[in-house]
Amino acid sequence: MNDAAFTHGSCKKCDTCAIHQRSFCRAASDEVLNELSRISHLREYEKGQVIVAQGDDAEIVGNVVSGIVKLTNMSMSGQQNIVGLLFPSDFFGRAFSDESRFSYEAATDVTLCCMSRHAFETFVVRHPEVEHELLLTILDELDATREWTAMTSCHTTMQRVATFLFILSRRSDGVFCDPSSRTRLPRPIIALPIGRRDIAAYLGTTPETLSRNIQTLVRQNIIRSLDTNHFEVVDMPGLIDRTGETREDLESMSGAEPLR
Amino acid sequence: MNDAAFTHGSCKKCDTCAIHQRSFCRAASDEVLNELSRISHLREYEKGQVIVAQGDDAEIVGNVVSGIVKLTNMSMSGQQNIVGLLFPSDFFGRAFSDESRFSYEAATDVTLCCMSRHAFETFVVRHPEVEHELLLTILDELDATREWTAMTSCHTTMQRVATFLFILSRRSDGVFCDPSSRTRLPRPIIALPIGRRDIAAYLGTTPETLSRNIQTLVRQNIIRSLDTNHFEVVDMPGLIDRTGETREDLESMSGAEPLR
DNA sequence: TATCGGCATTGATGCCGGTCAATCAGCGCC
DNA sequence: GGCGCTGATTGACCGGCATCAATGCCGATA
Repeated sequence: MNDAAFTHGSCKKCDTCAIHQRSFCRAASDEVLNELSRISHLREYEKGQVIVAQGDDAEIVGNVVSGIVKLTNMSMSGQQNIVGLLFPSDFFGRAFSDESRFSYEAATDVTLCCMSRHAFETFVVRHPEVEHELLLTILDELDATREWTAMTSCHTTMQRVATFLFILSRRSDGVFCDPSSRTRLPRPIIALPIGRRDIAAYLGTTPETLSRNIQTLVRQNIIRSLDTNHFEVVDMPGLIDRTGETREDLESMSGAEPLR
Repeated sequence: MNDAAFTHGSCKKCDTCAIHQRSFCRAASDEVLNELSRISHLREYEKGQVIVAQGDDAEIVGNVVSGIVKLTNMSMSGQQNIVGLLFPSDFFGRAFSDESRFSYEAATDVTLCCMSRHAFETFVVRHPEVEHELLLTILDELDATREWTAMTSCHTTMQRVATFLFILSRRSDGVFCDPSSRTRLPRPIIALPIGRRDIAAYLGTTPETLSRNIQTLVRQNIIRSLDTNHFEVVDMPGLIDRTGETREDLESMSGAEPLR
């Protein structure tokens, strides 16, 4: 590799990294970043591959560069519960613990910036400014996880589905838009990043019920189907209303437009 | 205050603090602890009082010393969801953020070790060893939150109720036992720390359904009612069966920082 | 003690949503 | 094109749970 083009010790890999400015790495100076890049390497995983298994030593940690990683908790009854989804720039793996309490699995094809957990831990302790940024990242993840918790404790499935779609419509701006589309559509696009089965598991329901709720929103002109995995938000206030259904909403739904 | 009795710079307040060894403060040396104690103070809140409101500046952070604090999320439609419960030695408040995404409210009468968020932030950045311990605490909270998400996502109400009771039976040992009771009963005691309404909201159900499930367990001789808020576990294996989880899962869950 | 208000329990009823099953749509492959 | 496979949708059924309502229980207050 020709590092001559990068002066001041700036890191070649990280300079072109799409998520550098959004990950904890941004706290590292050029010199420190170079050190960090020496213990990290990009790695591809195919959809379905297990990155870290539950109960493992969790020897790998790092950043999601592209794709979606799902956190799952396998219960002994064979049921796989999805605990969270990790998007690009999210930190994955369990630092400072001998064993991961969850599995990390590629929900789509993913690219990860991987580090040995041990090397990462010693590195981070020697660079408090990076550890500080990592703390900020983890605090954000904690907030996000609690927001998902709030979502899943909603009583009706429709609330959870609407909330899920709403949040995705917010995240889709930069990350999910098809790069080949040269104009940005005026209305928010919902790009479902994973299959119905995974979404349903994440929302604590079944693919059938999920499908029914989505189709209900389509019939009510809240969203419009582009293809199987893409929807356009036609009526954002309506979608927001569905995230917290009132009694009137339920009655108008079952009354005017009974489930057929 | 007479600090003469405490040599080597040891901190008067913290030496007698019931949760010192379990909180992030344990990483602080005597000298640093003294500094920390200068920016912290104990404060009492009555049941129902709001400690930090959602969207607030979140000017206060600190440790729960005694009592239960509930985290609530007001949804866009105005519905209030319980996102987590904080027990003694848990960290509360949102450090390093200008605004709290959740409300912190006293679920019982509580004692908090409060610090100005700003003072805490500058203190922690100047003491990386304390910030490191804080990071470990937050990572544990993240795990616990995700485990709770797994619990609530795809279980029947009975399983959630049984899991909740089981975890409480583990925590009741030291923290919740009435200090006036002079003998420890041989069988585990479940002390419900908060009212039925809050528990039901936390479990994603209603007080009525919660009550029915508890009474079912009583009728099946799994637990025995002592008074409204105290139960005795008669048949622990039976209770574990109702959770639908394996014993190992539950053991790991009721470990260091369970149940949020 | 009598009254009141908050909370827990119990009962009756309707409906949401899980389950099982069939159908449909998309895709790769020969 | 025919075929099989996977995943999404739609339908029928019914059990579990939310809802509404009534009752019981306890503590507070005068």
